Amino acid sequence: MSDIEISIAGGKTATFSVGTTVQEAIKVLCSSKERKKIVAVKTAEQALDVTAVLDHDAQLTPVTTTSQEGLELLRHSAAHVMAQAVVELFGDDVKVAIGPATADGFYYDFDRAEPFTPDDFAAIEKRMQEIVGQNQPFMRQTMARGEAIAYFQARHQQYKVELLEELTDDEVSLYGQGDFVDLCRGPHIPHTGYLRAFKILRLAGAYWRGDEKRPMLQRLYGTAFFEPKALKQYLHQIEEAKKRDHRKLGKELELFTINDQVGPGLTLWLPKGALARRLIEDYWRNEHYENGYELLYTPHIAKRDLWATSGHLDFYVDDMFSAMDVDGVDYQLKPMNCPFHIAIYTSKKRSYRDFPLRWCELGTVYRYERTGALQGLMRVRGFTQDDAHIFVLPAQLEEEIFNIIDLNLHILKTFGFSEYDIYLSTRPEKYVGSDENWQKATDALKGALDKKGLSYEIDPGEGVFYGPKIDIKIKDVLGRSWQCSTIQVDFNLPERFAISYTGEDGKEHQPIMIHRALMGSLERFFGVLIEHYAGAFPLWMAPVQATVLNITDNQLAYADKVYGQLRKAGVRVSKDVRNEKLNFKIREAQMSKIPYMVIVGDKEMETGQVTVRLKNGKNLDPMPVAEFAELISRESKKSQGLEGEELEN
RNA sequence: GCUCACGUAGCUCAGUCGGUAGAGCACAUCCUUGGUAAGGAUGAGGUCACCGGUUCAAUUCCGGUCGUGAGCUCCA
Repeated sequence: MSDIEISIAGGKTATFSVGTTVQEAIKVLCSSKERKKIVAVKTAEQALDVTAVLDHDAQLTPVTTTSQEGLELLRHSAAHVMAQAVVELFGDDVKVAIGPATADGFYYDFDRAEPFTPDDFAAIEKRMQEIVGQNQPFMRQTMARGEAIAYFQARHQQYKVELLEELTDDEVSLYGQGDFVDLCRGPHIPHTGYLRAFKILRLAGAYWRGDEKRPMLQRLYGTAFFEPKALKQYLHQIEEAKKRDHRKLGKELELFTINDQVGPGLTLWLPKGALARRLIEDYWRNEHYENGYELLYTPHIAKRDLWATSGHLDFYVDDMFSAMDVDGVDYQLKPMNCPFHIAIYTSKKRSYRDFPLRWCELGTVYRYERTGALQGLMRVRGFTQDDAHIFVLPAQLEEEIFNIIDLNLHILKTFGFSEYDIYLSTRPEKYVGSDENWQKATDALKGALDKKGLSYEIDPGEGVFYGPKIDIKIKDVLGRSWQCSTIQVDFNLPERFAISYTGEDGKEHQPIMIHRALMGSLERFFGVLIEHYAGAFPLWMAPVQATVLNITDNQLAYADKVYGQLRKAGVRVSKDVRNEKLNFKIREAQMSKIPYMVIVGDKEMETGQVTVRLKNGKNLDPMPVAEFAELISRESKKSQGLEGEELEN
């Protein structure tokens, strides 16, 4: 019998005979403490179960219970255990489909005539617990593909048969624990006992293979961890996220509402939300002005023919509301602002000297979304884009994209977002324009990202029909990512509308157009901001910066005077002069997340001052009203990331 | 659009095994004038989402529609 050399990454090497299992090898190569944490290993070629047999020299990299990979493996195994429990409980009429690990858990899709109910969750969890308690080993076996097809056919598992029929491997692997056998590449945890902390979270429909023409399956979602403490923490985080839900806070803080009578996916901005939005817009306009942009306004509808010329009727019609008849002519609610900006471009003759032309608009667009896709402010049917179209000469393309990225990141930073994932999306299946232009545009986007030193991922085929794009997904304080910013190069619209400029040579040339949105949609961005700040907006965009609270009716007139002075001084101030105790008013102000409370009692009235209570419960020394107004103005600037440290609040 | 769940006062939710409903908060009036996270009393508020069906009787059971939530799909 020949010998093989097995080593552990960063550790010992030893000689074994062929046929040694991973388990046996790591017994020699690792301490018992290390060994306990190993759920699988990786070699240069593949990942292996601990029961795998070694037949040639290899270096083993352990997959441990403390690694992300180990966790994924556990969750994948958890999916198998859940499927096992479901089959054991509900019998053979359950058809199992697929059950992978996801970013924060796992799911398994089942086909069963009866719907699962939340009551079933407890029963399934209980059965899973029993399986876990039995430390059932995950047994791997391989068989010829044909044999596996016959195996699953005999058990009426047509989804497995379908998967197998599409595979090209001659040999496939099956994993079994107890009587439950599943087609699986593996590897898995050594035995079910590793599954110490799991929970079934929810039930949802999911099409077989994501295709709405195929059967709708029942998808059970769950999550699993190696340590019960980690599961508890995860569930706690879900609770925390719920508290930040913009739909809940939007209602509580009176920021926005969506009304059935008006229609789903249509946002009504309440006074406080509208004020916050105006502050955001003002900031946005100022930044754009400073960066060489000009502001446009365009209508909400246009003749349908415009959308034929632009190509939207060919490529975007499913997302558009149907046409409306105006005196026998079809008009169309706009899903995008670009054709209007083109129309503005053509309003006069353009010279190469004019470029780049940077035009921005807070343009409200309407897109048909399926009812099931709507969600709070995150996905709506009418929304305002912080849109811009920049017309450049070909030679200016890359530099202008660089400028856009610069402005983009700067603005995001002011809103408290400095972490993001960047994606470069390339040509999709349905597209317009020449391959050469697509390549040029993609190269320009890449070049700008590289020059800015940003790392990004390529998202193949995810570009828009008219050009490639950069998407910037921001990460909020809970680490969730949100798609907001997008920068898209477009050779197509200039061509379709045959726009041109006169070049240095006196001849007509075609400009390149860049579409871009930074916040994406004001609605969505506002929703993200609400969740990011948990409703406690930074001072510069807080709709109410301070509220005046009197202690007794004795200071009614003084409270009014202070309120008037602050308003005049540009402070966004409210007052609460109701006949209530101070405690009560403070509680309300606190729950409304108002940053500053201005307290006026007899003492303040006598000295013409105010006592300022911070949101964090601390008081500032009494100060004159004018001084407080200055403090607000100063702190407000600081909250935008300008000049120095903010007051702790 | 599809699957499952849900829809009761402005909000958060009880309740009705079929006999047209209740709490807390918010709102109004009154008492209380109280210095840093809920003082008290009284009152007003509901076609129980909408439309049909079954029934002597429907908010409750059944069907449809609309809306919401979790997903699938899609995406700013």
